[in-house]
Amino acid sequence: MDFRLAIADRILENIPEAALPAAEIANMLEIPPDAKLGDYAFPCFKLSKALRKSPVAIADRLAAGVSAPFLARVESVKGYLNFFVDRATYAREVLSRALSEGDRYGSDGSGQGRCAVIDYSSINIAKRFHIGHLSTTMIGNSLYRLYKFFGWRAVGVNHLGDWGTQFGKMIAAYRRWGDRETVERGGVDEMVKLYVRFHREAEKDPALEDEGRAWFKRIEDGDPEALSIFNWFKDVTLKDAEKTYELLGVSFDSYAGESFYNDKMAPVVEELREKGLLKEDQGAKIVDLEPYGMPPALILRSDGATLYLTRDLAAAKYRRDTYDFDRSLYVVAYQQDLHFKQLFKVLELMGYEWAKACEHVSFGMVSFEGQTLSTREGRVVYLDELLRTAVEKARGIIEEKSPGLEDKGEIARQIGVGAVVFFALYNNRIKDIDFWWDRALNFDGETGPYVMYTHARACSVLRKAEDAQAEPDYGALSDPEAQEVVRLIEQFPQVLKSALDRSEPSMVTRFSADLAQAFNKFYYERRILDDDPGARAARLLLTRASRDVIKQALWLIGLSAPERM
RNA sequence: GUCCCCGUAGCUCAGCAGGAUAGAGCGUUCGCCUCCUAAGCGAAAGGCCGUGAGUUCGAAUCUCGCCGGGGACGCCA
Repeated sequence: MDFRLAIADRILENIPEAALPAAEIANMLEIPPDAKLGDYAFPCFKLSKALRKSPVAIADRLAAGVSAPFLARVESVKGYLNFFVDRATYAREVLSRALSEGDRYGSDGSGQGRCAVIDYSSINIAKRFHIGHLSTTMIGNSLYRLYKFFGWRAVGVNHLGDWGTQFGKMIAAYRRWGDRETVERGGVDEMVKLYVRFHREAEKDPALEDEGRAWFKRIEDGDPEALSIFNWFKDVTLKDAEKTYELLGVSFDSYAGESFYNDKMAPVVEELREKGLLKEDQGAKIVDLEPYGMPPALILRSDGATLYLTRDLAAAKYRRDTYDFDRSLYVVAYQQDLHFKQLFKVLELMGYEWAKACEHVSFGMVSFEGQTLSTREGRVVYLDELLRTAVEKARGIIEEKSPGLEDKGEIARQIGVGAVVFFALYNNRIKDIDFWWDRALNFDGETGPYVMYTHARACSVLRKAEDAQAEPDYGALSDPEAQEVVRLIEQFPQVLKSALDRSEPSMVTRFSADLAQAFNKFYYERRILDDDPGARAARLLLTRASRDVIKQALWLIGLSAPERM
């Protein structure tokens, strides 16, 4: 039963002259700021003008006329019509729906037959994974899961940063000072060392730079030796990254990165030329975006080389041709707002209808204790270090609080990683994140461990309950604490829909914390394993639904919830 | 210089297709484990929602100006 629509019907029965579809009235309904005011409210101001009546008069008239079995009462208050849904009915309806839909509860399946390509994480070869990569990786991962949950075919793309002169330098450095075994063993760390050494030595010996350039040229020309080393660097980097991705529960369907598009740019440039979009300016080839209030889009350098935008045009086209997407997302920091605006505009000018399906999911920058990240100055926190520290902390707390727990290592892993990921997805993505160890490693209050703890608590109660055969007495869920939990469970589908529409995983994170908080209050105030069989059965249903929804919400932001902790 | 984003409690932030007394966590102070996991629950304290106008029955929410912070503005990605 859809309470909003049912209420809208009752409103329309009493003011047919409003002549509006029920769905529209349903949309006007609000949730009062305080549960004491009611479960739903209809602000009569909205109809005041059309009906030429005062809001108070409309509310009064409706209050006198509206009634329904599922409504406990209806009140007119200062122009608002407040609806109090019969508590037992409300609980029964919401819980029946949530429990019968099971692990599909929250999804409307609206993505069936549609495809979303999501570009996220997009790491650089031969660089270490640090906290600056957490946002794109986890926001992208969450969107990937959300899209799949709504029935979309989702394609996760790790657009590798695997092109540029720095790789020529790396090869030069490797050939001079490196050896295969050390790099195999040390992974990315060793490659970074080689790179750093290259720059140090190049200051004394400028000839090194030429050597680096020469090696890059050999990569470009497809020289077997250069390519073999280059591809090996990629393998080593990905093998390293894979460990972190596995810990984070992140996966991809494609690793087609920058180098993949090397042979796909010339046709795009040709197409731009044919469509009359390419202009020569100061020796370079550009697409003029002046009429759209943007700086020109640089397609070719004056020396004929391609640029970032050229590559992204080729990638956009390739993704469209390959996946036939209905939506294409780029989870990239806001520094590149202009770049993506230009990219989408050029695609539009090329006549691609699907340019509208492209979206830049931008997010804020990460700083470290008030300063910008700097690998060189050591102002950086590597992801594996952060995750390891978090897991160790979780392990310590487990040893202290639940020394008898089985599988402590795995549970510590879930909690530690969960704390970090939850922290990364807690705020609106546009907010900058200033990283402080104690904040990221906080396990109290609205944190990942808190929500997980609530989940474990609910699991614990359900384990202790014998399968109650009694008929649930939904009246036992009439108290404010239980009602608040029911209300949140009812809102879950809407929250997910908004999170998807706005590409905003933090809405799910917040929701999980809200539900956990409501459940904890309920847990504290009401005895779930009550002596009364009817009350006990009803509270157990509420507990099960809460546990399931919390678990689902956490899953959607990339976390797994332990059953004991 | 131009354009974009942000500005809500000591700190970190929710709320922003306008609605009823502005919420949460952290931190501070004080309570609660003979009862389902105290990684919990409760209470106190803490706000002219940057600022000035405008639109509206109604503005933290929309528009414009100003101030403060961040970012981007052709041959890097």
